[in-house]
Parts: sequence; C-alpha cells; structure tokens
Amino acid sequence: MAKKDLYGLCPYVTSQKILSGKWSIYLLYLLQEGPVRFNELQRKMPEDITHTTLSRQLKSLEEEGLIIRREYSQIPPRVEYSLSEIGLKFESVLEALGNWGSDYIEFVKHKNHTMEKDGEAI
Amino acid sequence: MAKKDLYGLCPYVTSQKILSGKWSIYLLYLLQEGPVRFNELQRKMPEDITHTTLSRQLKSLEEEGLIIRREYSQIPPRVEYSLSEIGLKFESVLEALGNWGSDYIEFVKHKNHTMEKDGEAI
DNA sequence: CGGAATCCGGCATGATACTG
DNA sequence: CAGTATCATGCCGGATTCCG
Repeated sequence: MAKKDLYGLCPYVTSQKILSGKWSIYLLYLLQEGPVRFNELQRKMPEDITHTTLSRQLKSLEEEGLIIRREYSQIPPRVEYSLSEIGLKFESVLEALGNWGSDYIEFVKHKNHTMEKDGEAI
Repeated sequence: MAKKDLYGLCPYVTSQKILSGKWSIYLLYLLQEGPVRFNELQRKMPEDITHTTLSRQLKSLEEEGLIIRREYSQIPPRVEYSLSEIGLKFESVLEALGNWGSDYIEFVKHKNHTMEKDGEAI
C-alpha cells in the first residue's frame, strides 16, 4: 500500500516532499514547544497567512503523521496541534536548519557588504 | 540591498525558501561528494528531470550562493558543479535530513503494516 | 473558533526547439 | 555537452463565503 511507494524509499526525496509546503518548516518549529491552538499558530506566523491556507498545511502535516490534532468538544471550539513521535524526531533537523539558516543569513550580509565596497550595483 | 530583507532574517523562513525548489535537497546531496558534471547530475536524479528544469534549479542554487559553477572552455563544453563554502555547511542539515527521512520511511511502513492487521481499508 | 467548499491567479515545472 | 527561449499546464496558495 505504502502511498506512492514512499518516493522510492529515498530519505532525501521523501523529506523534500514533506517540506514542500510553504510553511511546513516554520509550523514544525512553532509546535516544538508544545500544543498550540489554531488561531495562536496563525498569529505567530512570520507573514500573514489565511486560515484556509493554514488549515490545509496543518491537515497535510497531520495526514503525513508529523503532527497531532486534538479537538476539545466545547463551545467555542478548541483545537490544539502538537508534534507526533516522528514529528518530535524532526527537531534534530530543525536544529541543523536553524543553525545553517543563521549562517546563511550572515553569509549573505557579508556578501552584500563586500559588494558595496567594490561598488558593484548588480 | 539585502534581497527581500532575507525573509525577515528568520533562519527557518530563509531555509524554507531555499529548499522550495523541487529538487534542491537532492541536488545538494549529490554534490556532497565533489564536482559533478551537468549530464551526470541529470542521470543521477531519482526521477526523470528535463535539462531545462535541472538548469534552472542549478542556476537558482548558484545565485543563492550554495553551489559553484565551473566552466571549462573546451569542446564539447564541460561544466562542473560543486558546493560552495556555505553549501558545504549544509551537509549537517543533509545528515539530519537523511536520518530523519529514514526514520520516517520506517514509521510509514509500520503504520501501513498495523493498518493491514487491523483490516482497515482506508 | 476552526474548518470545508469554491473560485481564481501565479508561478514553478515540464515539453519542445534552437544555439554555440 | 550545456544552456537559453518560448510556450503550455498543473498545482499550490490566497481570497471569499458558508457551516457547526
């Protein structure tokens, strides 16, 4: 059954597919610290994101097994998202990604700086 | 100048943008072991990819500073791609990604297995 | 409050053909 | 062999609306 043969069972291809969602990484990052409610997630996003989009991304991550959706039967509704077991394991990736991202930002700053010094206007 | 403000200087958002290319992760993975020629890259891709697409992805990664394109003036042309300094630093991410991807594949296999045992046909 | 259903637009990818 | 130019298209994200 294994849906889509798990992309040839290649870990990199598989990872790529899962990270293809525009907000997947940041959502997993936000969920690291425990259960978060839907609206709270929306507010914490670095850019504006409609609830439609957020809903889809979360549903997708849930179907892939990375996150858990817990619904409390009350009015008004309360839904919390958290990392699953395999989602928790993703934290090592997040850490590497965070470190590298910071390095990369510094790299680009430096690159721009030297470009200015050289008087390039590209 | 800093193009697009580096996505708010957030490491996760920045990383997400760079990994948005459909093949970025796998390309970086392939380039880990040293310079690779264009056609060689194309052959090593896990799925068929047109040279148009490959060319664009490589150009994109090059502009972002992750890879280096070296052209040898000869006929027929010979172009080799390799990781830049910041691209080399990405290897820690690749390692984490590879490990997690393998775990995830196992996770899905197990999930499917138990689903079959339970006789679910979803 | 959280989400489903639609519609729409953009853009990345893919297909094809041409160049040095 | 490697790349560009052009055109087609499919999918994803965003906007809006309705629902419980």
